[in-house]
Amino acid sequence: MGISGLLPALKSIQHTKHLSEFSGKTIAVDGYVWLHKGVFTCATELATGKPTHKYVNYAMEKVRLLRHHGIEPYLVFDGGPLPAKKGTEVERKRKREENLARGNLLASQGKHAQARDCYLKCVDVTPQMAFQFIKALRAENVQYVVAPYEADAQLAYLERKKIVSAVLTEDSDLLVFGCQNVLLKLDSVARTVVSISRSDFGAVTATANEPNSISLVGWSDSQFRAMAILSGCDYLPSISGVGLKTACMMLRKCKTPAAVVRSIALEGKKSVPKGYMDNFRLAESCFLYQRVYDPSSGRLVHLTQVDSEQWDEVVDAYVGSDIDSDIAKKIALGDADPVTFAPMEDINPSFAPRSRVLQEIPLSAATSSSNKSKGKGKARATSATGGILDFFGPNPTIPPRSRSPSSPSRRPITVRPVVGKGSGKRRLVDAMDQDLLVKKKKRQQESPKPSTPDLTLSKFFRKSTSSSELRALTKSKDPVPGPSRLGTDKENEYITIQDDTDTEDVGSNVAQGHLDSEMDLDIDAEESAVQQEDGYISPSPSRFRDTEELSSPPRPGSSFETEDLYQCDILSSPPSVHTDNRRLHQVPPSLSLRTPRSNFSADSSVSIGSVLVHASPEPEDEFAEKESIVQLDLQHSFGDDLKTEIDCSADSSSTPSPSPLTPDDDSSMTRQEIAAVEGDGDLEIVDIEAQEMHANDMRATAVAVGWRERWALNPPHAHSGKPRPSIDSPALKRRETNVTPVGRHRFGANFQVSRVHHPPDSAPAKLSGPKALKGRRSLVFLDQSSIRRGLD
DNA sequence: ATCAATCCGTCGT
DNA sequence: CGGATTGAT
Repeated sequence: MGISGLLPALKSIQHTKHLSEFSGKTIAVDGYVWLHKGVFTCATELATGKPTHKYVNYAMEKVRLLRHHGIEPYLVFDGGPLPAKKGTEVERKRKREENLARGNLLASQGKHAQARDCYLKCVDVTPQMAFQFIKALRAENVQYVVAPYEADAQLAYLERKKIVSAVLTEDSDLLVFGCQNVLLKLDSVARTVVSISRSDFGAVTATANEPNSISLVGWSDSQFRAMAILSGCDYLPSISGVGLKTACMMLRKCKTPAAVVRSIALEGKKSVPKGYMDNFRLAESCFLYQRVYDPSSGRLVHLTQVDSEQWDEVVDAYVGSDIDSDIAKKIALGDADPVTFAPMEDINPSFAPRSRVLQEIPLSAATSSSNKSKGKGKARATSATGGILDFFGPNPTIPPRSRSPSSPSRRPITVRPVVGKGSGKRRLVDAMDQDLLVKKKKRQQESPKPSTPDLTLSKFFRKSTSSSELRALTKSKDPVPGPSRLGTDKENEYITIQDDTDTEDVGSNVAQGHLDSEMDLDIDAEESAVQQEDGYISPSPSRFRDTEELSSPPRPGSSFETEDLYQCDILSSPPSVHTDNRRLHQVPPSLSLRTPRSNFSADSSVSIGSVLVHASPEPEDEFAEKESIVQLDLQHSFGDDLKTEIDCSADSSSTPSPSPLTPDDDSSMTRQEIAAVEGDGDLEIVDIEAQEMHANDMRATAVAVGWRERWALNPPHAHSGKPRPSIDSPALKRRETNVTPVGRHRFGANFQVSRVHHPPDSAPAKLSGPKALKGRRSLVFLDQSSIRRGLD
């Protein structure tokens, strides 16, 4: 939910800015946002288990859009569940399953349109899907990191460390995390974002007529944060009846949150949950000290330095427990599941975005031209460059020698290509695209079966394909495969299409050169004139420029050596590199090469087609089997993993006694925590609805305790002596990730299309508390293969 | 007037 | 997720 009402309240300091204004800057992006939206492009495929990577394409388009405008994106993904977020996913999950079932029913009736609507409501983003995105990011040398816990905290950290200069997200929480520059609402057509700067807070004043208006003049970060928490945040529901406005006003009066709460309690009109202030402090700790991944040291650190005082184990666990550096790195790279710590599963091995490394070679010539253009960038470009250098500067860990590629390559970005999109350029681009399209079609006619693996081998010189070109190609192919061939064809086509363009290299390069010069002209000439018409041009052309040198670097040799071109990982990260770690945030090396994941790649290389087979559901008894399995899962989850969640979500109303939920073992920890949480010395509130208070209290306690038990006291990696495989209850976690508080789960490729009815909701129903916070993700599909495995 | 709960769109054609 | 709307207090 973020902080509801905050964004409207900050309307007066929201400025719409053109992307070009951020040229030369590195901007951290909440990857979840794009993935989630991208899911809308292929909800049906996802829901029916058809392999797809359209959502990746969508997200990559955004990446290229930013790069087109000289912005270097730095993608950040959500990691594991934070105890503080007691998302009762149960309710949501139930709805998803419902929608899935309905969708399947409608689909079986031929009502595909309606079915899709249902599918839309039941799809969610999983870490495995994020990994697909990551594969593409690697291929294009885009920086990224998977947060150990919440992306929001990680985003804030990157900005705090000056690794990025702004954060692009959709969540108002970032401001509470202390971000200085938050960007919202990326408009791909207008090429604008809405910017909110912390420095403008002082300009937020209460105006009489505005519906939501608050005054932030003279407020410190701490006060602002207090207001946000009091008004209700993801970590702590607000005192009922208290919203942003009252929180703001009371805080202005009382100065400190404790005083506010005391005041509210004394007033007696609103009921203050027992232990609210303690929970308040925990929530505050999450905003201040949540653990994040530090790319330079390869370890987890606190968002801000903790002060030794007032720091105890409760808080420590609440803000996310520490994770062994080795695992933390793997998680950060996307090679380990942030929830289970198990090696990341590649749910779509056939999707192997090509590395740009290959392309760069031919581009070397182009580099010079781009450099030239850079020169043209002039003063502005210079400053931009400074920004970039800034970015790279602070990172000491970057081995000077290793991938010089990225930094130098990025420099060209400073050209500020973007702005100008003179008609000339546009025409040129269009012409090029058309040309390519024509050729492509021709080629297709010549060789209608591009999907054969052989073709994919010929990708060497493929010039980067413009997105528009890609689109065109995609379109052209659409007619080809019917529903019968499903995803695989597309997957293959993705690859082959690019290959098809290979022959275009020369032409493309040439065109590129023209483009560059055109761009320069545009830049010089009409910077302001621009905007929209260009909006329809694919950003990719510029991307060439941006990425070309970019990628050019490393060891071309190695990439060519690799015989298996399908393995993008190999391509994107030269095997010879063992210097990876430091470079994490730069060009994530793929550990995958040596990790278990290689299995998958092997598969893919064997045959792309086989993947399809893989995906196809087995007809037989899957039905019965599945149902029983589902039940099994739920039982397990609720009985086990869900325990913590149950506790939290739980019943603010029902269970008055704490015991049932909290792990029975009264570890000293448990006691401690309970005591800590319950000890609300400062507010001696009247005995208001003791029940409710108790319930809330219980919930919070349970969260802390349960979480601590699972993640802090017995962190999965604790068992790392051995293979860090799946923790305690491997099977369970593997397939039922929705068990986790945040609701991560495994994405299943095999979803049977026939009707499915959701599992008995006996347990779940009870669990869902009335005040369930909306979790972010939940399990939607059942992965038959996983389930099967689990049974085994 | 303020807050809380609900529904809706997000893509792309 | 934010946003808009409606309903309850």
